[in-house]
Amino acid sequence: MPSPQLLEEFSQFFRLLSEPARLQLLCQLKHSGSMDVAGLIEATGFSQSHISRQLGQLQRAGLVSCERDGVRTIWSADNDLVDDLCNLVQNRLQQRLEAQLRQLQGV
Amino acid sequence: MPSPQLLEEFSQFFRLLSEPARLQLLCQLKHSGSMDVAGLIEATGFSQSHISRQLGQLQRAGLVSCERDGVRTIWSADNDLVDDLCNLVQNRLQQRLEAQLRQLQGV
DNA sequence: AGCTTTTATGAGTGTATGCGCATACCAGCG
DNA sequence: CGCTGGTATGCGCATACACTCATAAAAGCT
Repeated sequence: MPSPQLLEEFSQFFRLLSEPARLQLLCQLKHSGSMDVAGLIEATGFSQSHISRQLGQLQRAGLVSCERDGVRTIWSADNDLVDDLCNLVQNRLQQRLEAQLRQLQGV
Repeated sequence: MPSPQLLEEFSQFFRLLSEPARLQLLCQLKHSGSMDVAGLIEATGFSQSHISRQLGQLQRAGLVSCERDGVRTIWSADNDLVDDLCNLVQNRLQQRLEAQLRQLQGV
């Protein structure tokens, strides 16, 4: 059994990924390599302040990092953890749907 | 890039794990194999209604299942996905702390 | 120094949801 | 049938947080 503190850490981490906006920003950065905020606004349609806040949270968790290019800030995704997590979840979702399908088809 | 629908599915799934109470119930069931609600109340200190609701959510997601034993309901965790996810996250947390430690030690 | 552009943040609002209380439902037993 | 014990659910409260608007801070340009 994980300790209560560890459970709290886990849930805080999962909470970061529980928001579609944050997940979308992460995937966009992963997909495009690195982007500035204007690009993220263009790609997602979110407001500037919203993006800034979400990126701040992801940065504090070590999922994204930024480098300044003059007045611009270039953001990039930091590691493959989120990809791995999403792949595991996707496999699970797929298995579940296949199982439901088999059941519907009567074995 | 995952589709918006898939992102929504992912975030919904992560949201399930973003609540310490649910994560604790999952880990408890994983640890103990299977338990009835009385045991979960005893182990977690949560109210009966709260536990019932959280188990309902986990069941709809296919993470736990139940079998009735007369009036009692025996719950058990359904698969290893959550364990795998937690292990990945734990490794990441550990790496981050080690990196911070090295930085603090200068080199 | 101002002016412009880009990003971060304080304040406020609305919505979602965790959580408990009370209660309804449901299965077994007298 | 009523009674008892176990589980689900309607209701309400409190809180957390996503999201926006307005504004501040920072960096470059003239």
